[in-house]
Amino acid sequence: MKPFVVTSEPNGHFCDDCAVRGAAVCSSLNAAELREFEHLGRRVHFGSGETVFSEEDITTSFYNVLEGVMRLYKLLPDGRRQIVGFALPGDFLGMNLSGRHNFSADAIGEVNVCQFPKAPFGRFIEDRPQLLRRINELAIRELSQARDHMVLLGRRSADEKVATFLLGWRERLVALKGPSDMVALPMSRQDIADYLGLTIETVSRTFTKLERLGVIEIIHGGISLLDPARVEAMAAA
Amino acid sequence: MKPFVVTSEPNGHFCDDCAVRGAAVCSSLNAAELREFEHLGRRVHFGSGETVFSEEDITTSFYNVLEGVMRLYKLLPDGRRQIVGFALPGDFLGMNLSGRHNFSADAIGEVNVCQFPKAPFGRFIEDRPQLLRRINELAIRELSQARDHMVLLGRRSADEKVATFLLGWRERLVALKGPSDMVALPMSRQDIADYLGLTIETVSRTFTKLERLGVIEIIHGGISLLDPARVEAMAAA
DNA sequence: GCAGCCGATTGACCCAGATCAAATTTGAGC
DNA sequence: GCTCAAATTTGATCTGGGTCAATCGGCTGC
Repeated sequence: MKPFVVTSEPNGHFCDDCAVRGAAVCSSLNAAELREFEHLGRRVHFGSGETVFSEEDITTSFYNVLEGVMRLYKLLPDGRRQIVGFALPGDFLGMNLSGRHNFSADAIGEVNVCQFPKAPFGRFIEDRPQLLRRINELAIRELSQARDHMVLLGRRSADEKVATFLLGWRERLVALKGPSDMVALPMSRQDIADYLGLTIETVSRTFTKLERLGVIEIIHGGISLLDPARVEAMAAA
Repeated sequence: MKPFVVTSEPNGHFCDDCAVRGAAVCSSLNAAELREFEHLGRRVHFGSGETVFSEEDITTSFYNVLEGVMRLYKLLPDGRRQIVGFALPGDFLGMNLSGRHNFSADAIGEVNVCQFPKAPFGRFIEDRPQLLRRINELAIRELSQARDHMVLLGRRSADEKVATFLLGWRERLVALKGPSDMVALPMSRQDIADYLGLTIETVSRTFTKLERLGVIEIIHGGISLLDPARVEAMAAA
């Protein structure tokens, strides 16, 4: 785990060409504030599989995902893993009350983040209620998603879980990259299983089943949604 | 569902004798602000089983639980239910982005809440970053609990779920009412099952099993923790 | 006190999804 | 292209917890 700063100008004006400027926490800042804000953070790169932070680590930074996908997860002492979410560009990570991260995060594929040391970030927020409000919005949105996911984990069948996952993931990609029936799945089957509270075998079998039904096609690095309506029907059931 | 205002003086100085003043959102307000704040809300009572708000209802109010217990849940179209949490005194309900509640809430036993109409509350927050910060803290705390619960729902066995629930619930009661090995369980077995992603039969069998092992005693309206350490061992396993 | 009801418990059986065990495919390094 | 390792798929079997079906027990109202 040896992250390195990407930009050649450590504190340069990199917000200008930041793809997530309009969507992330930054969207609450005006041009002058953004200029000041960018001096707080630095762009950092993580290679595939690298850990950005671990559960129980003291929180020293907040992170704004710029590019790539991260898995956010918790481990039980015996190694069982539950993925509590996937982070995509625009997601903001690191908020907590205890002073420690309450989940681990690692890169799925190449990831770039904007990293803000905790203390200066906290001071910056202090007199900018707009930014605090924005962060609160993000927390509330995540809370709502977390509750939806509890319903999935506690009350849905394997078929419903997989169908719901495919639709939800597609929706996030659509919001990010525009409409498409090709759904890229950068995470492994094990990641999907640990997200849905299933085993890798069940996920694999369910994918195969969906393919045999003709509603998806399994392609390299993802799936193609052949019959979104049927998948929606399976998810709702 | 016919809630009625409890206090005889609709906008009286009821914060003075409010049991949760120090713990709830209100803890972020000074005396003068509290005086102003109490004019925004009114104490409302709900009888056992009454619904405080429903999923998909337009949010018209925020709620601060004063007394009693509420179940917070989501329903699938076919009636399956997932309880996403239990609200206790000091909990703050109603935050959302969509303008609609994203879960339903009803009273388990008699409940008193402090109800704040959305618009004036929003205006009050506007120039009180302290209150916003407090609400943000509560949201982040809930988010952390939600993630813990995802781990439970997705990766723990029935025994672990029940043991974890008993310990977690006891901890909340202890924080509220002081230490005791008597754990009051005002919610039904069905509520517990829907919280843990189990059936009522499995919950019942697990309780009986714990009792036969001598680690708990099932008493009327709750359980007595005879051997907390063994229960903790079961929860961790 | 007792009839009726509702929640909780208990028992018998079943099945969705886990586990165990091979293939098979994919990909990275040479 | 070839080799090896890792990821995925597929098959066979098992089981934790669900489902179905009686009781049981404790209130409520008469």
